[in-house]
Order: sequence, then C-alpha cells, then structure tokens
Amino acid sequence: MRADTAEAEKLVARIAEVFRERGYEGASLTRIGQATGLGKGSLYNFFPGGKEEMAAVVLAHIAAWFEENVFAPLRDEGQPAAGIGRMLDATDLYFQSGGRVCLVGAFALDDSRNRFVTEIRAYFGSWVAHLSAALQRGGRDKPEADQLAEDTVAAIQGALTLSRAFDDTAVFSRALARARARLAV
Amino acid sequence: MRADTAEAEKLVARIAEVFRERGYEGASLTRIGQATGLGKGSLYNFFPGGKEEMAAVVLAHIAAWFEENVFAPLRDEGQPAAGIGRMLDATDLYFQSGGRVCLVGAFALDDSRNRFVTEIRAYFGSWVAHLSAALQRGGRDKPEADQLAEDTVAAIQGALTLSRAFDDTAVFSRALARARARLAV
DNA sequence: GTCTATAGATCGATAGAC
DNA sequence: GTCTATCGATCTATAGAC
Repeated sequence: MRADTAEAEKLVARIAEVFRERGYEGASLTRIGQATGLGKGSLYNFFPGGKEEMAAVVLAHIAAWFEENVFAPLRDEGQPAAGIGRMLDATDLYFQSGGRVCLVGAFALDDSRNRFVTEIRAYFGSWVAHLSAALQRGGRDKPEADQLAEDTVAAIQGALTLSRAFDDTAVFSRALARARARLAV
Repeated sequence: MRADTAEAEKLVARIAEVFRERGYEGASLTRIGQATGLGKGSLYNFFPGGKEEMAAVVLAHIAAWFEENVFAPLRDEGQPAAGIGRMLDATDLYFQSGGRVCLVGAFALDDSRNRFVTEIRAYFGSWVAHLSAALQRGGRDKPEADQLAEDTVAAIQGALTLSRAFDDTAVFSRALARARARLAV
C-alpha cells in the first residue's frame, strides 16, 4: 500500500500495535480489524498480500522511523556525542520508556524470524554499525567501538524484556541511563 | 502430570522445544504431537488442562532447572566468585551458547505474558536477587550489586535476541565473557 | 494409555454486492 | 473502498473404540 498519507500512517501504526502486543501468530485478522475499524475486505484492499504483507509494511515503517530518528543522528550529527545523545532520546521515546516492546526483537525470537530474516538482520545490523561508527568518530578504536555498540544494543533489548517481566519501566530507564554513561555522552 | 520419571522428563523437554521455537500461539497441538510422537488423546491424558497446562509444566520444569543449576550455586557456594562462575557456565550450557532462545523471555514479550505473569516474574526476579546477593557477599554494597545483577541478566537476554537476529552464537559468547569480566570472576 | 474421528470455533483469504 | 457471506484449512478440545 502507499504509506505516504497521514491516514495510511495511522493505519500502519495501529496494525503495528497489534503485532507488538500479540506477536505474528497471535495477531489475527479479526483483531487487526477491530484495532483499525476496518473489515477484512478493506484490509485486503490495502494489503493484497494479506497478513504477511501487513507485517512486512509494519517492519518497513519501523525501519524508516529508525533510519530517520536513530541512525541518521548517529551518522550525520557533527559531534558524535550529540548524535549518540539524540539516538538515546529517540530510543527512549520510541519504546515509551520501556512500556512498549520491540517488535523486531520479538520477531527474532520465534519462528517469524525465518519469514523476516533480512529485515531483522538489517535493523539490528544498522543499529550496531551506526553506533560503532559514531563511537569511532569519537576517538575509540574499531574493536572497542564494535563491542561497545553491540553490547549497548543488546542491553536495550534485554532491558525491554526485563521491564515487561517486572512490569516496571524503571528497569528500562536505568538501562538507558547506564548506556548514556558508558557511551560517555 | 507426574514429571519424575525419565520418560516424563523427555516428554516435557520435547514440548518445551516446540514452545521455544514457535512461541505459545505458534505451538499447535499437531506440532507438539509430531515432536513427541504422541496423539492428541495421549497428550490430553498427560495434560488434562491442555495446551495451557503443557506450557505451565514446561515453565515449572525450567524453574526447577534454574533453581538447581543457576540459583543454588549463587546461593550455596562458599566463595561467591565460584558460585557466579558456575552460574555463567550453567547459563552458557542451557542456552547452548546462544543457539537456544529463552522461553521465559519470549513469553514476557507478547500476550502470553498475561497468562504466566507469576512464573515470568519469579524467574527473572530470582535470577536478579540471587546474583545480587552473591555480589553482596563478595563485598559490593547493595545498590551497586542490585544494579549490576539487573544489568547482567538483561545483557544475557539481549545477547540471546541479537544472537538469533544475526544467527551468530559468537554474540552470546562475547556477552557472557564480558559479564564474567564485569562480575570479576 | 493409545489411537481415530469429530465437534465447534477460529484462522487466513476470497467473492461479490453496494 | 467498504461491507457481509462464505470457503477450506486449522485450531483446541472431546468422545469413544481398543
């Protein structure tokens, strides 16, 4: 579907929430219909490829958001430290301080991973690569930057899991604060 | 079901693998039947509560394994550093160096969390609490130990996600090595 | 205890009226 | 573009023969 209008944006965002809360298998067309206020006929009009296309469009939507708000600052900001700061702010905003799960991370864990290998790999790969590059521009050598970047992205993912497990967003906030300190922003 | 015989152990372990690979919604009784070599009638003979009871028994099985191999060393080993070392060894063994996903972590992310809130909270809560206690016995003060324990468990979970995303167990191995260093074993 | 057969609900997807 | 009706497959769960 064309995802450029505000209306389409809202539709994709609502579908994304269903996938996030229920997972790929748990996100039935009935539930997606309820969440969007659309019948199955309308959904298939927008997404002829059905549920799999809906998930693919949602993943593309997420990729675009991260490119603009997370990766671009890491890449383009003159001062790497400022870019890293903006990356962490965007991360906090996106995951609603730990109240919202990472759909890509959830997909990576179960069988839906096989459906979306490319998208999942690109998402985490870009995140780690851009963060490492920013750290290297900040003066760290490559091995150290690579390791720190990988470790930071993993810490964010793990904190999301623990926040959900404890139903406590403070876990995520602490993890982000700690990342901020380790990355020396 | 009674889970004390070797036969029953094997059955629960096979069911666990299906839940791990497919998630709660994706683990259909047909697939569980194929993985165990049992018909639906037999499965319901062992688990009258059906799929939900199967998942509950699997979670109890995991809890028992972690109690024995992960939490007990942290609690009982005379030298806290030795207990932490054994905890990390058991973690590496259990997750097959990153090739195996954490079922409890996966359940925490989607709607199955609501079904098993108690079990999920207990699993992560025990892990963090036991690790923090060991760190305190090792000389660290409580706030520092709590934070380090939470951060370590989150790092392990995040590393499992990234290992799956990149299809590379080296990510998990690096995370465990780094945890070993941070915990000063 | 094991199986097959099947119920009843829900799944993803399609057809066709409007 | 939206809806309802419906298809065939699959789901969880049960019944009942052996």
